[in-house]
Amino acid sequence: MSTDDPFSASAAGRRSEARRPLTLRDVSEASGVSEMTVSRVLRNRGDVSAATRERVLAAAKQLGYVPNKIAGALASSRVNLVAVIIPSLSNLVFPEVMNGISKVLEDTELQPVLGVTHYSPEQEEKVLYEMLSWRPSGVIIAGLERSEAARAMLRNAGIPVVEIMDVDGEPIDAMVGISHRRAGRMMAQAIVEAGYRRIGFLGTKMPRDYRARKRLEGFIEALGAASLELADEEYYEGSSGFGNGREMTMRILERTPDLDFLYYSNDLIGAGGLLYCLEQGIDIPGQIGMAGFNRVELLDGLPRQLASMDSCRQEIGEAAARIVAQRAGSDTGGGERVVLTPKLTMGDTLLRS
Amino acid sequence: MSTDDPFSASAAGRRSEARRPLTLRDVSEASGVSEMTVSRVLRNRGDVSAATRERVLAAAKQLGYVPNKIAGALASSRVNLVAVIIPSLSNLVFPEVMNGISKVLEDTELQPVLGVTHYSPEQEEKVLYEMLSWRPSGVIIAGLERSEAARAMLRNAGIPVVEIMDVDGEPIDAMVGISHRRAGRMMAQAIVEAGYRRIGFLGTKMPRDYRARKRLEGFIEALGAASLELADEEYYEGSSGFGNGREMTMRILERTPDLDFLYYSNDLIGAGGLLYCLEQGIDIPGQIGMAGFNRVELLDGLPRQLASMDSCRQEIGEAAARIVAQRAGSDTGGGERVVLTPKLTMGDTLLRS
DNA sequence: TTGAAAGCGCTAACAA
DNA sequence: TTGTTAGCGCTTTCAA
Repeated sequence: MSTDDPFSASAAGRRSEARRPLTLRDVSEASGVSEMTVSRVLRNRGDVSAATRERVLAAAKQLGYVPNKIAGALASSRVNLVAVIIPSLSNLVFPEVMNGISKVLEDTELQPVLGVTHYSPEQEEKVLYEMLSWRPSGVIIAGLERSEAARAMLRNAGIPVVEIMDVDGEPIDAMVGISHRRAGRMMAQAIVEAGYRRIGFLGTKMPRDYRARKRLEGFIEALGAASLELADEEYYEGSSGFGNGREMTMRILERTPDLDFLYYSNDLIGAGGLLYCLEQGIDIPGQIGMAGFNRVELLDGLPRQLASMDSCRQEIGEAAARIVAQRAGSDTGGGERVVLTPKLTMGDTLLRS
Repeated sequence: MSTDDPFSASAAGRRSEARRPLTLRDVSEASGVSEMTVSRVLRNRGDVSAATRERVLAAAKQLGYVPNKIAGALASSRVNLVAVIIPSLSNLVFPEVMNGISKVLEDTELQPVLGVTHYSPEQEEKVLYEMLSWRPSGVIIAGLERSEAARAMLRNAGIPVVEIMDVDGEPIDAMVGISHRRAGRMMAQAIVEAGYRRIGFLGTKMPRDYRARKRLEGFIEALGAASLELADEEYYEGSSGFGNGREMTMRILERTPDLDFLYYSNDLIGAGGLLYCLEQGIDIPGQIGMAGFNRVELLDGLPRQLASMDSCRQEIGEAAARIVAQRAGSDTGGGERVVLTPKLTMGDTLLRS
């Protein structure tokens, strides 16, 4: 309490005028041990006597030394970073993928580093270039659709590349995900089996959301197999939320009042639609059935549980991270394919056949 | 179409057996220009004749060269990375902060790199150490509470450090956020003014969520000023969602049926509670008033708009990024303080006085 | 406008 | 168990 700065006496040192970051040399001098030995201690490598180890550790802590990984990486040509490239953080889906990745990588030396593309191919190229220039140990990247330049960069990087979320297409290297086309088909089949016939689709206007498009394609295909087609469609521009779901639903039902099923491209707009229909006194799922996609857990607790389909987000993240971790270790493998199967949840908004 | 690999003729090169990553030297040899000049072209530095510039660019593209930032950073001791350290991605709040940061940094050379602590001080120390060892140009980190070791690292790093979200405490360097204590007080005052007297609090059991705690402290303080105290409290462990909100609300109302206001620590559990109460036929906001926190936009479209308080997430991200960008450029400044004012939204669940 | 030399801070490889 | 030497791929600085 008598010092001018209560922190100045902390173990991490009294270098408030700290300018030049500390180097191994500083620790070496402070401990009277060679730089090399200091390096060994700090990396737990090789045999170092307990005594010197103590001395070095004490000196490093006392000075507040933080190693310079830039120099370390250059010297060893090893970088413990894994580039994770996703289209958006707002989508709820991607944070969960990220959690799966983190969970697996926590048990390894590897560290995920995040890049966001905002669904733009140009941004994707830029982010990729930026991240690859740090020579990461692997890349986990959402989707299979990308520019030829991006493909070339990934192919030339000489590191494991795992494309995630989607398996409808040809990967550059490894691939982990679900078939969105199949997910669309499965949902359509369940709806048709339940007896619905006048089916409307509601989605957000995102030309670059290939996975949503594939689901819709699969959906339409399976309807076709039952000699049905979409009775109406409604699209919204902007972010997904209850408000949009509500408005889209209002519009589509005004335009086509005899719809008996509403298929939403995600649970959030589906939930908005559900709330709207319930308010209107519509019998759900008797008069109109509804379904979304993603199986968003935070929505459990709506007046009715929305029918949906699990997109295996966390598992996808975990599997992708495992592939990278595995290969970073052994330097063998390549071209892994993990195809997960989405689970249909009927909830309370889809009649049972 | 006659080649064995449709991609092999792409501009980015035919090095399918790529092992050793390309270096400046490779580009130098391919273009017949010194490494130094190649470096200058690739960085748009110094005077280079249009002719050589062309040649170099063509060679680099043709080979698919991606610069090695590790070497570049070591040589120039400049790193265009900004470490962003947050407790969680699942919280909805942090992706928005991140968006604010990205938006501002997109106009600069700087790149955000994300680290997640899961509300654990140990994890925070680890992530911080890891990120600082890459010598970033700045750190943006959530909250003001951290271990002495973490503080020391940040103080010694010699780079701009912006602590965000909260301003109730002493920052290490710069600080951007709102006063959660004040936010709690403001909400309590609005509730008391509206005439509610039997007030219950519902929150998630997160001892490390200091901001939620400060809001509650401010809330209780302002109730005290009106000679009131909390009539009941209910806590839930786990993730925030409608389901938890619903169950907590059921429990607290069973235990204390005469409550006339429910204050939730966030909008998600608040929304669950709102749906529950409406189903029970409770008059909202006549019999019971309700409020949450964060002003989550995706919830606009609930049967009633939940009273809430904006936490200025995007603005916080933007302001923090501006501070880092500014200082990375000019090397002056320090100790900036930006205190934002949360806006109260009465919505439909808080009577107007 | 271009090139040559030195060195950023660390680690691999070898020597003592 | 510890130390020495060389060099990772770039950029800075200086010379041509």
